[in-house]
Amino acid sequence: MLIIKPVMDLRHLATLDAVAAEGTFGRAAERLGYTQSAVSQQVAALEKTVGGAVFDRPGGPRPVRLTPLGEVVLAHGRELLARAAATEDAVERFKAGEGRIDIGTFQSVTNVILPAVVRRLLAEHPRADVRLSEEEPDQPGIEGLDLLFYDGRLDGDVEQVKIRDDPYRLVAPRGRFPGGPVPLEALHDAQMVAQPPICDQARVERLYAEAGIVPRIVFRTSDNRGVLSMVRAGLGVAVLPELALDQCPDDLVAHDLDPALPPREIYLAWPANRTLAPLATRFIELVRA
Amino acid sequence: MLIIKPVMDLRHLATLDAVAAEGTFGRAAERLGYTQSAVSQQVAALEKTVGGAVFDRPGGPRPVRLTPLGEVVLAHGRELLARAAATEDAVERFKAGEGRIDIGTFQSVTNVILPAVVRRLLAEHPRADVRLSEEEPDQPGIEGLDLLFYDGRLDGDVEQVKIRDDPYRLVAPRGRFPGGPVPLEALHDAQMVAQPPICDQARVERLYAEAGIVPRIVFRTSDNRGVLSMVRAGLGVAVLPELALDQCPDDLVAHDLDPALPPREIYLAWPANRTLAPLATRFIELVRA
DNA sequence: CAAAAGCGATAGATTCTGCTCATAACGACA
DNA sequence: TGTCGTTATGAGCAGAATCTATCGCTTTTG
Repeated sequence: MLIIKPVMDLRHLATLDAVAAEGTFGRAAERLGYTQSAVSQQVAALEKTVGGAVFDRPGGPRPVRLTPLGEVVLAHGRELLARAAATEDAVERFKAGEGRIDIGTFQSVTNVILPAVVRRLLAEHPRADVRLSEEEPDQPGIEGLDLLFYDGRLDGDVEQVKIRDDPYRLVAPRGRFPGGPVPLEALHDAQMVAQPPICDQARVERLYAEAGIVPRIVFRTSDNRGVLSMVRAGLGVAVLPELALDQCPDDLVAHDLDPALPPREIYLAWPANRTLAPLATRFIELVRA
Repeated sequence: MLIIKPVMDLRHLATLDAVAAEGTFGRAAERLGYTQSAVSQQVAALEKTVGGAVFDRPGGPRPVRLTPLGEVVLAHGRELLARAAATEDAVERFKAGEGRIDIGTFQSVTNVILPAVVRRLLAEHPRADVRLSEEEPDQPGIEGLDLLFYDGRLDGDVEQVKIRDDPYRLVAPRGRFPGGPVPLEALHDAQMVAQPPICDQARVERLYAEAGIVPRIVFRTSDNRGVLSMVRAGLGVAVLPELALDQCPDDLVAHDLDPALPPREIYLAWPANRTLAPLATRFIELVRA
């Protein structure tokens, strides 16, 4: 694309429209809040840019009439004006909260935190287009997203706030660990079901190692309900953050650990140094509240 | 439609587009033939009209980036710019002769004069849309027409030029009037076929009356070929303008009258005090040539 | 036939806009 | 900490846009 030079002035076209509708420069001026002189000059300017008269001026008290050229210009001009109005409308609606917002998330957040937040956001902005994506690649990219939930801090050009601490609990079949908190050492050599060693699970396993605990992880799945089902089936016990216990069956019990593991930290992140869409700003406010 | 106030400036949108494409104000300025300062001010002005930033300026040597609002504005802005370009294009094409031209005409002109003229006009302006209408209401109106052929002067706010004189001739079966010109008195009490008494036919019949000639008109049709067919069939003779004899069968002969009738005058008329479309102007030139 | 009314065009004065030039401010990077 | 590559800003100026007032034209009216 090279040099573009739009000499058309939308105000001239609006004046053209008004004059065509009113019939005289004076009445058009009144409608537009101008002087007759201004309208006359605007029309003259427009005629200069299109290179020909757009009105015939019969003189006397008779109304002006569009020339054929004027009709061509007016027809296109109306299109332009409508399009310009649509643009301003779109801007207004955007600022009022209409528009799309892409949010990266993961299971626990989707099931526990998001429902209330999204419901309130949609109540405020019924025309908002909220899109969740739960793909959790190894590289948690914020590219293409407005907001990203993540269990842990993110590096790079992001701003982030901690949403909440999510304490880890030991999930086991009812009766397996009667009484209070379960000592952490009980996990040593225990058969366990767990999530894949990415994200915060990796940190947890590092903590095990530092404490000299070596569990026997017999099954991994990234699906929280799958983990619980395996525990229920007796494959082993599991250490899951509390938010993942949303749909914990009755025959499983969540125990505190002693000492407790440092909780998983859930952050909400967004690209730094970038203006956020109004929807994103509001979403952050809602999440923090 | 009430007050419209298009504050959008197309040049600002073009600048927005250029900056978005180039990445920096300076390069955009170079492309547009402005100064970096001018681009900065234009962007600032645009941001004022839309009520928010359209670019994030990271500072340093990194390129600016569109904000979500900027993307909204740019998307609509491109539409506007394309539409504006289309408008200018349409104006150019109109002035180059593209467009529609409505011409009122009648049989003789359609068959004899128009073919050559229209052919030449279309040769010059291949995309022209020439439309003929042959309706000949009692009130020959020029409303809705760019040009009107008429046999006689028109009253009202029209300009007109005489295209040609069209002499009247007596058409009769071969052998009916041997020798030279036929005396006008021969029409007295003669069986005749004629056009309906409108337009110039009315004038002709007034001339008969003034000369004391009372023909017996036994058949009228507005179709010239119909008139000739009737003459050929022996219903009578006919007095027709020469242009109407375009498709005169061989077994009919056209005779001069003595004294000759004042010829029919064919005019080309168009609305006075109105700017004509370029096509109409050219058409008039072609007809006069 | 002259006066009045309605209309657009134009001139002059004034205010605003938009540009350029020069320079400041700022972040990144060495 | 300077230098580079940006954008932002201030001053000055030229031109554009507007207003007021008036002119000239055409039709209508008396």
